[in-house]
Amino acid sequence: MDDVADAVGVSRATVSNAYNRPDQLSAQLREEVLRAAKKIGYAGPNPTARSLATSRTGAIAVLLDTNLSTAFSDPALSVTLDALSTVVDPEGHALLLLPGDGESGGPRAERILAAQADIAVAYSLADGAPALSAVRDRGLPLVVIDQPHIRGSARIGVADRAGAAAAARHLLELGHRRIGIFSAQCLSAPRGGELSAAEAGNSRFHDNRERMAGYLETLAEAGVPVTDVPIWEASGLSVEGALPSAFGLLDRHPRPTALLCMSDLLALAAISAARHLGLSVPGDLSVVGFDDVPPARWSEPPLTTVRQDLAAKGRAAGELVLGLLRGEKTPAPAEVPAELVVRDSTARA
Amino acid sequence: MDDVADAVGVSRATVSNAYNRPDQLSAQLREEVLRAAKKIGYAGPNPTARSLATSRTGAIAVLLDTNLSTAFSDPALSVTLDALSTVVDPEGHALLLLPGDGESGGPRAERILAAQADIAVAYSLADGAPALSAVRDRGLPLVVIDQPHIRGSARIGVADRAGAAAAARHLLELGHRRIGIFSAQCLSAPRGGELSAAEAGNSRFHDNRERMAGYLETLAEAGVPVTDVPIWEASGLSVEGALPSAFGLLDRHPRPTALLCMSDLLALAAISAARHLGLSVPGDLSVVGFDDVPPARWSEPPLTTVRQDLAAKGRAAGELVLGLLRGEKTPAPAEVPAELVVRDSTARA
DNA sequence: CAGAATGACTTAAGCGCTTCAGAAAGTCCA
DNA sequence: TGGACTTTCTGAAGCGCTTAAGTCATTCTG
Repeated sequence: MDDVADAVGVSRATVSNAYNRPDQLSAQLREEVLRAAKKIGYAGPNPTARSLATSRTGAIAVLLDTNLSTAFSDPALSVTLDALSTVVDPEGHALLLLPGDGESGGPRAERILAAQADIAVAYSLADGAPALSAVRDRGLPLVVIDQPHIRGSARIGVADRAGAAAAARHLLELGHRRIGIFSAQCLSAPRGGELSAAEAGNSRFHDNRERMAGYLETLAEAGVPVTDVPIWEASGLSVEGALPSAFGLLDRHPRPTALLCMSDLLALAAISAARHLGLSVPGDLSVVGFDDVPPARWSEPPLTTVRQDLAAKGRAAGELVLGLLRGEKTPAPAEVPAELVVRDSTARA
Repeated sequence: MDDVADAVGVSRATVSNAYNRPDQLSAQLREEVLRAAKKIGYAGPNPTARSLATSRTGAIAVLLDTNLSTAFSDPALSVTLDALSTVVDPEGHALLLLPGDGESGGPRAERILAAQADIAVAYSLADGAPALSAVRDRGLPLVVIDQPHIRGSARIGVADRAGAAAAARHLLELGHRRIGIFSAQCLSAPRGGELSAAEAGNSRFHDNRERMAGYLETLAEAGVPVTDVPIWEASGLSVEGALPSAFGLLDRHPRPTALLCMSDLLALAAISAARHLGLSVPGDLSVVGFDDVPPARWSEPPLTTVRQDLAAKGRAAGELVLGLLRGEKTPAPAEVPAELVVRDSTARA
């Protein structure tokens, strides 16, 4: 920048103004500065130095629970992050991805401490993930998505419990009584197998707990004893990882006539497993998903599921980010609704 | 940092060393410094200031062609980026996502100029995307994936042409002569419809061109006139966007008996369309994909496709990044192989 | 036509760290 | 016992920018 200034014969401040505050100098001088910069091969202010001076980095740290391919194999994340990115992009913010370390339920604390970002967005991290304390230690503003509310941070979530209850009610109304629950990864050390109700209720993931509670409460109210409800945990977040547990659920005697699945991915895996076993869906088995990701609509059969407006959730998170960055005070925790969408994967018992 | 130094009664340099070069001070003084920092509420060196002093940001800019949900709806990207991330993460590098602007075939140039990153990785951008010149202007090292080689930058690609040729040969050997090509988005202003061979050959995306050439060359050599081969472009990268064109391809008289699809996603869309039309795959229609993404194995029927080792590609890109960051000189362009995987979506004509 | 207002630049003080070249003190060995 | 090393810590010069405050002409006002 000094070189450009010298070349034009002005001060460094003027060159800076040419880039940042065009109203501070005459249009022609600005042109001259820009021309000299181009000639010299100066591509504009160094972003890091600018950040140091302005204490703005233009990046939003996105804290993930898993590695990237697992994270993005869930369309719910893609849609949410895309909506978030679309909101913040015009303001010049980019997303800095911090994948989980595979153990602590989030990225390592030191990654947070070293990340260049103005704010952190945590997406469905495990309760008490060290990454969250690191965010606080650094004094970074925080937006959490699908996690318990943390004092001092903004939160956007989903009506998980109500949605799950609606799914359970739907199956009950269709006359199902032998209902299995297909849970997402839930234990600290996921083993991918049958879970006790206690284990299932103590997942370290907030949305798991809520959905589980919604299912079990509703079933119990209808007189289906919780002890009669088999609960299996998937051993991984991908369809592949889920298949063994899906087979486990369907391999019981008596076999469940319906499955409550904590995500569409799990539901799709369940349908795939059923097909392999020669069971027809929904003839022999009804399946309900959760999320309503795009593939749910195109699956065979189209999936009955609990729809949450993922894009709205992402946009809301984006607005929260922008608000906090503007210095506005932390708004109250918010929730997007969840509603049952009945398609063709469920039928009368 | 000065406050911590004062509290302990040492110089700022010593505090810095406590964090960065523990061998430069006695273990007990280091402990004392760290304790004082904790007490004062100092979370460690400010990342931006550290970056300015070291001229290292710890971030890798990932340049994408589309928005995030489109980008990540392609498992090929997720797998590749995950592998890349897994390689660079232990070295403390995170990924900074720069989505495309929807027009120029990449992110806006100013985003590149303002991004805090040590290096850029471009993933299948359109030829001549302004983002690429911006990278050069800034003097950032560059690794390109699935793009034409750019002087001075590292490149990793796939044997697209050979893979496409193998796919075409497979169909020919099964006796197919009425073969359609289902192309990915290819025009600057994708309209999602039938393409002339000239249009198809001039895609602004390198891998499109290569795959198309591989298909057409092989068909021509076998005596199938290019003019007899219908080529349709998908209008978007998602399954939803692809369906209309899939119907278009299948709505012809005479109907193709086989489809060469430029990606597994397109192949899946084609199978879905065929099902809606009451056609059996592979009975009435053979379908070949490209990429061999995880869902290809679980589809109904499992997909015959061209496998590329996406994880290896991502890892290779990661190694290139690390090498360039270490200051090693740019290695020669490299390619991962592509090989046909025959599953159940193809059969004799 | 004096004094206020405006426009166009410059000065200089940071932003919060890293790191190299010492200085001071302690250790070793012939 | 004194010179050569080590070890441990400090001083100070940056890293490349932004921006509040200030200077100096010019242009308006009444």
